[in-house]
Amino acid sequence: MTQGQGAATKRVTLVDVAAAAGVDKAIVSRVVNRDPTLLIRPETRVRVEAAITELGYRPNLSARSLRTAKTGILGLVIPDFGNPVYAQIIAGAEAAALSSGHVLVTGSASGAASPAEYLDLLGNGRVDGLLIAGGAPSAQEQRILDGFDIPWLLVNRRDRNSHRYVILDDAKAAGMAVDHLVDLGHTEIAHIAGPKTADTAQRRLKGFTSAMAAHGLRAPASRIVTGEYTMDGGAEAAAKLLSARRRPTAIYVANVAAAVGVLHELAGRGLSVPNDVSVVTTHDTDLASHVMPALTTVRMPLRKLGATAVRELLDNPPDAAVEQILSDDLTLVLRGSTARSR
Amino acid sequence: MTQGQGAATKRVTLVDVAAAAGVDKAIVSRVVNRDPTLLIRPETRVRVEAAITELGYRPNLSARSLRTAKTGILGLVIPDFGNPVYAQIIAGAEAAALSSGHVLVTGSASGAASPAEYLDLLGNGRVDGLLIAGGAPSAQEQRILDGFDIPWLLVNRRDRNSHRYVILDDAKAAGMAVDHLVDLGHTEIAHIAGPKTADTAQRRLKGFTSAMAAHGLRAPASRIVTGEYTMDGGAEAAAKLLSARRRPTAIYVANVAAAVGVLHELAGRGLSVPNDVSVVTTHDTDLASHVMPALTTVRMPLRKLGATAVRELLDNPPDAAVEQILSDDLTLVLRGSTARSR
DNA sequence: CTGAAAGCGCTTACAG
DNA sequence: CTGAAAGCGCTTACAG
Repeated sequence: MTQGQGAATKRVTLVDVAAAAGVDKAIVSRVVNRDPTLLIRPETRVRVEAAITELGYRPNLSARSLRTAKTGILGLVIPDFGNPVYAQIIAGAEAAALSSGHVLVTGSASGAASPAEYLDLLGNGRVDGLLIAGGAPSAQEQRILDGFDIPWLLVNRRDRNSHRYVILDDAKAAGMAVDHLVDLGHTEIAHIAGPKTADTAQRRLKGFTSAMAAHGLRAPASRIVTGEYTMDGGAEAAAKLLSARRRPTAIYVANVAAAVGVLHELAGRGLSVPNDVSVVTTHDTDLASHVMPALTTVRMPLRKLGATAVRELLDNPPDAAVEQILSDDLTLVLRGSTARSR
Repeated sequence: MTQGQGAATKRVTLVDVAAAAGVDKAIVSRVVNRDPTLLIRPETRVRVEAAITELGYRPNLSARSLRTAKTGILGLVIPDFGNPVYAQIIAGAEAAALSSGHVLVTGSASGAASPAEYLDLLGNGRVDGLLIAGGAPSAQEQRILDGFDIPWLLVNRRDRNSHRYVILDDAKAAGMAVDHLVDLGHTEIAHIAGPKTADTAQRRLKGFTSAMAAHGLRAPASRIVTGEYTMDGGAEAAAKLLSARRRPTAIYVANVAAAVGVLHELAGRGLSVPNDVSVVTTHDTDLASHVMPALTTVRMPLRKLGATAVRELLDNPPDAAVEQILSDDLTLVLRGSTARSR
């Protein structure tokens, strides 16, 4: 089989098709675009369509974009492809984009000099709209966003400066985790929170403390430790937590990757999960179900988050406020990492 | 802070800048593009640059693309964002793309009716080149690729029909894993291979069998089991392998996610790793170092793979053969999942 | 039912 | 050193 990229034959244009079909290029254009107002004799349409397939005509998307000021592309910027949470958000966003006639492309700023540079590169003129997930926008990024004449939306993140975001109800998820531990008889409950810069971490922390209060339980500062949303971050935080004199009997870990690190650290200290310590976390990824012991977790509707973000981006005028908190479809998935307090 | 997307002020064009600076738009264009052949009086250049920043001029990328037949975008298609292996390939590709003046966007066919449809959507006219990772191209996809007038390249995958690919030396990696197990005194060595459709799986399998032969060891069919590149796939394959009368003392698992599933299955059967069974795998992700026990693995230069793919895509004419096998930078990472045979 | 024309915003040879 | 012109390929009102 050949590479099919041989002789650089000149690209077929509307004019070529029009000439072959013996009509004006305007007619061909309207046939290609299925213009419903087009009145055309069936036999003419047949001739045009025959010429299109005959010549293998493919519209020049740059020309179309120049004319219509639309690219048909939606962009999604994420901080890091290594985080499995984004995989599900992307999947939901891609599907929703496609069903609205767009193609969604994803990029991370990892290779760029700065996230701001990357936003600038992708956001200006290459896409019809931009979804931005994770990481807080710096002042510089904010300025760039403000300069865009395309709509954009924060995903899985709220920002005091923006009224355009779609997020999950992280506080509620944290509350469900606490409720579960309390149901199992735990009272000595600790929280490994995400970094202060992460909006999700703040909301889960808030959910944790208010659920504890609702159950009449104390949540002292010594029982709340901060760690990155990574395996190493979780392990470090667990080490800090366990060096205290009184060990908690249960931990709610804000993030699933961190929770895996916590399991690692606990095992390294000879502590058994769930016999010595129960662990519950947020998000249900492959990871959660395949570590030992498998993690009890609050599943979040991440695909739905991605899909909703695309729809809100498309359905709202660029200057409208979009403040969506998805509170449904949170489910506690029971696995081996939590047990009754003894 | 406002959304900055307020009154739809008309977009600033070259003509506007030219008028403000009192020159022709051709001059402005050549200033914007840093045309080295441009002879211009310093004072004129200053005037033009002042007008550019004053008016906030941003070139219309669609118009530029129409004129130059270049978009400045490179595409990467992957089967699935959930696989951490791709995260590293993407990171390498993004960095290389950026340093060559392109922006790389990534998409998966997950939301599309078919991979073919997706290729068509992304590949034709929206990008200057396309990288395709994972999954074998169907006949239909192959036809679409052949119809492209942009260059494309397979990444981490070889195909009998294509002479354009960049891959890692998977056979060598498998050999290194076997060598390690033999060094530890193992002779009863099994292999959990990837699916037959995966080119990497075939090359690792070949590397496994030839390394075994080189050591004078038998590798009977009963000791080679196929499983998907997922945690579940690994667990299932391990179950099959362990139901045989004679248990192997060591297993080389083709894929890191599958290896995690293997650990899970072994633990479920009360077998200790590495005391009862040693496990070694391919790829070094976060996962490998944080499961219990941490996995001994052969680290592959995935970032380099992504970066090399971008450079080969850009540096070669679209119809040239590109057949690169990266054999360097494979390293055995020793962790707790392998031990001397007893 | 179909054709002719304008124009989207840019780059690039060419003229002076 | 700078300007005028052509043209990339398309869509969309408008004329007939």
